[in-house]
Amino acid sequence: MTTHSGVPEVVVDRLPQYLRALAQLESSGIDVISSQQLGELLQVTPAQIRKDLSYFGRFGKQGRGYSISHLLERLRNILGLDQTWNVAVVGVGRLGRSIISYPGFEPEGFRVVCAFDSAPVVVGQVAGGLTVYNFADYAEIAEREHVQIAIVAVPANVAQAVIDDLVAAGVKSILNYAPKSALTPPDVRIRNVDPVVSLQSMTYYLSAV
Amino acid sequence: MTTHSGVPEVVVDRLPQYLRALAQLESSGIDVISSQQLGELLQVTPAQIRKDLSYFGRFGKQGRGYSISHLLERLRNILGLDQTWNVAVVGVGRLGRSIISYPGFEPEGFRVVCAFDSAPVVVGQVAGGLTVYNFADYAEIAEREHVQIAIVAVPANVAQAVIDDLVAAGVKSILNYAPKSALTPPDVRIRNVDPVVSLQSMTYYLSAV
DNA sequence: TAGATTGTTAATCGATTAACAATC
DNA sequence: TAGATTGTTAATCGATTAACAATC
Repeated sequence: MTTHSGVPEVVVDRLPQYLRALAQLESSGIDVISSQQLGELLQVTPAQIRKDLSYFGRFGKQGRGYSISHLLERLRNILGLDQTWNVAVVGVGRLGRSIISYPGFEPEGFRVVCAFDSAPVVVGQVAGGLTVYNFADYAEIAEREHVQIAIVAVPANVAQAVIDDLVAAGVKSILNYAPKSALTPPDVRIRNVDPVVSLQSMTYYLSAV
Repeated sequence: MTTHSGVPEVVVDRLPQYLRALAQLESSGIDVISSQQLGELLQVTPAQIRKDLSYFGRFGKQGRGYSISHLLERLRNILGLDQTWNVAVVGVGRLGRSIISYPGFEPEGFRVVCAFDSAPVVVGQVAGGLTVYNFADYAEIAEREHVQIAIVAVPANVAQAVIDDLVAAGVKSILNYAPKSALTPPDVRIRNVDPVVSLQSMTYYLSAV
């Protein structure tokens, strides 16, 4: 549909923040907000908000601001959040099980529809209501289940191999919980979720004094 | 000790990546690496690696590259990772329990030493070997236990209030798992760990086609 | 010494912000 | 209409990269 070539990634990454703040404002009964007010709430400049939104269209009214419900609808549409996304979890250890059972995905339109592991003792088990499949069968099952996003929760030492397999199976979006930043081709999106890395840069500032 | 004013935050945030890659190289028996080689591994330019490191000193040898063990030691020292950090987990629900039991913190020098909740049914319980304290007593107990970092795992609707209390108690580093970006004073470091936000920007690229 | 690679400066690139005409 | 705020351009700021003298 739209070509996304023109929009900086840093702008796309801010849209979910706007979305979340607007959703909260809507639920507290507010109808309209200016870039000034939203900027105060999110601690960014009003100019940045207006510029970011201008990559996608003209959603405001001069002299008035933005209709929250209208802007929410447009942002959801832009981000592709007006549909449900099917997610596969790869790696059903302690962390994988937490992810499968995490209640925060479903309300936002991300549905964990299948789980994979390579260990024979784990394959066939039931975790969070899902039967665990053999990762060797990933491509076939993921296609059948219309999986669009893979969440990787395997040990660091096999992360790259697993991610290579996922890429080979055609996966274009990966959320990586493994403590290892993996290499992927440019058309594959990978985001790392790693609490230790976040802590490791904060300690820099703690050590300062 | 050092004043950190001159170093861009984006540089500090890359150091843990270098650290991780170097640690892996060391464990595979490699002694020396050039910025060129490390850049290929991490998919960044060699110039960026050299420039980043130059903010902190001169760690390489012309014509040769960087001694991995020496660079590791220096990076650990710069980031404050040559000591153990005591961590408190606030919010002992499903997610908080996962965090307390997560085995990835301890080997990296982050020790979860206490846990807090506000619900009377949870206070006094044992979770992952830790007795859950009343969050009302945070300041006193955190001081006694020498806590330097707080991990927040409470529902979105109380996240800001909890974080305000932590800031009032003198916490300077917060890892926030709540699905809500909270406001903090400039001297308080907060990092958000939110898988849903990561997914919500990836779907933008999936929707493209 | 010859070859390689650093550390650093200067050039480039891209993102943020300020300013303001357009307009609700 | 008068006041407010957008959308957008131009200016500023900061980060990345290229280039190369210094030197191991």
